Amino acid sequence: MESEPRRTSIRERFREQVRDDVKVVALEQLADGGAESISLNAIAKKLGVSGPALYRYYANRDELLKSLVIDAYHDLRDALLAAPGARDDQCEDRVKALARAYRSWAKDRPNRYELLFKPPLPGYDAHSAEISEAGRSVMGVVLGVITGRLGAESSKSVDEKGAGVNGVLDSEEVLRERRASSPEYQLALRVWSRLHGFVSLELGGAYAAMGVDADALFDTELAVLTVSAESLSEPRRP
Amino acid sequence: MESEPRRTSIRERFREQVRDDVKVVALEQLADGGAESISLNAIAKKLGVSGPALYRYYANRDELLKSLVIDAYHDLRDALLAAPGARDDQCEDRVKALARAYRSWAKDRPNRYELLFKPPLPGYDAHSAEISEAGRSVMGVVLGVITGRLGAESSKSVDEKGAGVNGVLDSEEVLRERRASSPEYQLALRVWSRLHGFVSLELGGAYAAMGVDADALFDTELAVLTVSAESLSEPRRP
DNA sequence: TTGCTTCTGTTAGAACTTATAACTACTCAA
DNA sequence: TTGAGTAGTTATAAGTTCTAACAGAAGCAA
Repeated sequence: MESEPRRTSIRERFREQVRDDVKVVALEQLADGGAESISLNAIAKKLGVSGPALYRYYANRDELLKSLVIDAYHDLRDALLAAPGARDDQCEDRVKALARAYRSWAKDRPNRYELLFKPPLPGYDAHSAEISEAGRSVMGVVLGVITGRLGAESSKSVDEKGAGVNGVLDSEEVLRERRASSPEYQLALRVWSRLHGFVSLELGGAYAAMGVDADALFDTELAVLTVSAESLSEPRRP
Repeated sequence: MESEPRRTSIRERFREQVRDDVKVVALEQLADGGAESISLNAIAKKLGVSGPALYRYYANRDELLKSLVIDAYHDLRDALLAAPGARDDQCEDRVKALARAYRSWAKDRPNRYELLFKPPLPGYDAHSAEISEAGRSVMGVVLGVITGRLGAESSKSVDEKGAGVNGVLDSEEVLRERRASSPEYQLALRVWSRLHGFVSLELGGAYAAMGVDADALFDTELAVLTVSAESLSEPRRP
């Protein structure tokens, strides 16, 4: 958090502190009650200040939510980066590691995960440049895992490496050089969409409601995920 | 809507009428503004009654939302049933038809689709028996399409056939006889989860934000969907 | 140190929301 | 015709977000 050489003024540091405090309480409310139950008023009360004080730190509720979404994206990205096996030699193993990490992250913080994909929430525009950027940084990691260009060193938070705003190392670079039309990019998107589909249904309780063993189902989907991934990235079969 | 032999009292029919009126206005609000902007107060105003009057018809806001969710599930189910090609001979064609119908339904009413999978919404329990039931009726159709047991006659709304509460014909029957552990069932779930993943990301604007051609991506995913579907339902390959 | 400026937090209040309570008036059925 | 149940009304409570106006402290510069 304090990688900067203390260039910030004492007031700015205080501001950041309070902004973080607000987010901490907001995450608590998010954890038990979902995004709807995040209330600036209640946060203020819990922080010991009264109501409108928080509007000095967040323009409105949506800005706070946006901030939470971006943080969550970055957190997810870091979790994927740190997945054991994300830098394996075998592509299949890398993808499996990614998938497991993705699912685990979501299951451990369901409300936070839902926050990410419930986007067109109240009024805040999901197409905010910052949110898109954060989303793309996750995509960068997915892409990096698939192409095996993650860079074996960094298995920790990207922020700690001081690698730019959301510099995802090689993968970010890949994002630029190979454009959206590249096969790897499309494959990454499809992997992501499948993972999201599975996890989303699981969190929504669909599997539970139908008496299905989600773990077993996930294993099956994992197998197909990697199979089709390989068959598509290296089209061997007729 | 009036398949019953007019056994209902005039008052009950009036009640149903008002409940429907409320839902109609609610759907309008849902269409422009999302689920958050559904307000009992505003609905009442638009209907010319004042505020608390609606509480005679819906216990609370969540009950209205629950009702909308169930309707949406049934609507989606009917759309899938009516998909041109859902009763084709080729399994691959059936699944493709299903997938296209699914995506179309969602894209035509994004907010309504999101309502379905935003489940753990405010306070209403997504695991309400009725909602689970409605969700399962969609699964029934997916399963029916995959197994080719839809019954060639009924391409129209299930309700119009008077086939029980959400009687999905053969597929509902299949749901009972072959349990959740059957390969077809798991395959149906995986197909559904992939469709949901794709559509969800698309509606969320992820593809647009990354400058990806969603149509092309969908076509690719469609191909893999059916390929892996076949390879799994009939494990031919070593 | 003095003084100015900027920032932070306060209270008051507007405009909403969901939801309940109490009361009136109507309709339906015996 | 009488009586029950229903439908609507207003008033009200307890929330929410967010603005406005103001008080006071903190930082900064001369």
